[in-house]
Order: sequence, then C-alpha cells, then structure tokens
Amino acid sequence: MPELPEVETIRRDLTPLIVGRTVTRVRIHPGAERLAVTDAPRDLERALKGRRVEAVGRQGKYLLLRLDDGRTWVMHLRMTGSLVHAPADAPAHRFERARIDLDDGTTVRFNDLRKFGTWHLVEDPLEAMPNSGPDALSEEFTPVWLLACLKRRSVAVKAVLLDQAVAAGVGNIYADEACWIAAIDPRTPASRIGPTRAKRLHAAVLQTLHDSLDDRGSSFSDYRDGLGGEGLHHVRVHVFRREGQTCERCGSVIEKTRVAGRGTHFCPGCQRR
DNA sequence: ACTATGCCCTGGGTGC
DNA sequence: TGCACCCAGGGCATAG
Repeated sequence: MPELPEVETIRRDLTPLIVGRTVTRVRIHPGAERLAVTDAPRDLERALKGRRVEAVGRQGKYLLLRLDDGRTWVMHLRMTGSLVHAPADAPAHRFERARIDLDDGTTVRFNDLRKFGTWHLVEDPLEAMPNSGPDALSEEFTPVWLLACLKRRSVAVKAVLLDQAVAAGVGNIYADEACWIAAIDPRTPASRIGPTRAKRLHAAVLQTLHDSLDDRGSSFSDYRDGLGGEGLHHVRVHVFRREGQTCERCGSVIEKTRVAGRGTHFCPGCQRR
C-alpha cells in the first residue's frame, strides 16, 4: 500500500536515475490496458516516446513526471503498484505490467499485482487528481485547516483523515498510526474533535509520516522502493495489523474493527472518544 | 452538500 | 489435495 512515505521514497530514489533521461520506448503489457487512462495504450506509448523527464514530483500519493513538452505523466500505484529502476536485461517481475526504456540503456518497470494503478498524460496535473487537497507534508496542511475539516463532518475522524481533500497522502496505515499517536479513538465523530485534539492529531499525522520516511516506508506486502528494496517501517508501527498484540503505551490488547469500510486497528485502553 | 455502497482486481489464507 | 469462499483497499461512480 504505497502511501505518502512510500511514494516519496520512490520519488527520491528515481529522481537521480531518470531526470534528464529520454524515454526511448514504453510498453504496456497485454492485460494491463486499463493502466492507460487518458489515451489508448498504443497512443500513450507513442506520446511518451522521445520525451525527456525534467523533474519528478509528488502530490499526495501521486507521482508526477514533468516532461520536456510541458505535459505531466501522472502515476498512481494504488495498493500493489511499484516502480523499480533496473538494468535492461533484468528479468521481468511476475506482475510486471509495463516497461519504460531509457536512453542510457536502463529501464523502469511498473509492477502491479492487482492492476489498479493508473497513468495519466495531462497538460495540468490537477486534471488527473481533481479531488486532491493539500499534501500532508505541505505548509497548507495546518492544525487550523484540519480542525475546520473535522468540524463540518459527522463521519468518524479516521474517515476524514483518509479523505485526500483533507490531507493528501494519508492512507489506511498512517491514519491508524496517527490516531494512536494522538490517543484518539478512530471511530470518534469528527465534529467532536476540538482545537486541542485537532492540534495533537495534526502533529501525529506529521510524526507518523516522517517516522516512516526515515525508514523508507512500510512493506506490509507488495511495496518496493525505486530500487526494488523493501521499506523498514512495518516492524515499527504501533497498531497497524497488530490486533491481538499488546499496546506499547498502556498494555491493553489492540483490537481490529471496520471504519469507513477499512480495516482499522486501535487500542481500546488509551485511545479515547 | 454530505454520506454510504459497490466496483475494479488477483493472490493468499482459511475452512471443509 | 482440491475447491469455494473471503479478504486486502484508493479512488471513483452512483444512489440516497
């Protein structure tokens, strides 16, 4: 599940390897046609051939490859996607869905078990992510903004954290982790969170994202960094997928439930409504 | 405007 | 061993 720390790790890995490189060929493999959203696969392959990558950016969970014709190649990895830089002769991963050849003889492979990943080729990145709000690590994501978002919603606080219009880049892992760090029950109605707890929750979101970034992300299942390696953070989480284990803060047994349609992990002892 | 639900997709795990 | 079934979930479409 690549969320903000995982996508940012990939961005940092790929930047020195692909910026300044020209795409010599793109192949979207049979069965992966849905990867190409804005154009038919063959058209997208043609449009990308010969383009030079000027910069690799990120907004929330989207990776943004700015090209020399001014357009942006917007990629989303969804749950099981990865982008791995590899030599031309490296064997294809079992779930390789597309391959990008570069002018220095290297490649980037797009691997994606569940085929949920998307590629957009657009003039303006916002076309590909119309519902994206402030990136969770940007200056626009502030305690005041978070409080305002919480105040006007009746759903669970975790559902608000998962809303990409509120804090782009936060997904299921880090929403659970942030609620634990802030000692807030993820089921709490959002509008009941006051200024004090909103400030605490905001700090918790930043903390969990930075902690994971320091570990190059979490590899619970399919996530790989830009070099094919695993992240290290999944062994350092506080609650995510730790149901039945002991809470390190209060000793209670961590529980799992469903919130906003997502598996949700929390400590019933120290996370308060 | 908000909220809930289903869809996309496939491997891995479970139970019989 | 085989098979049916369920689960994982980000973002979007749709319905209420």
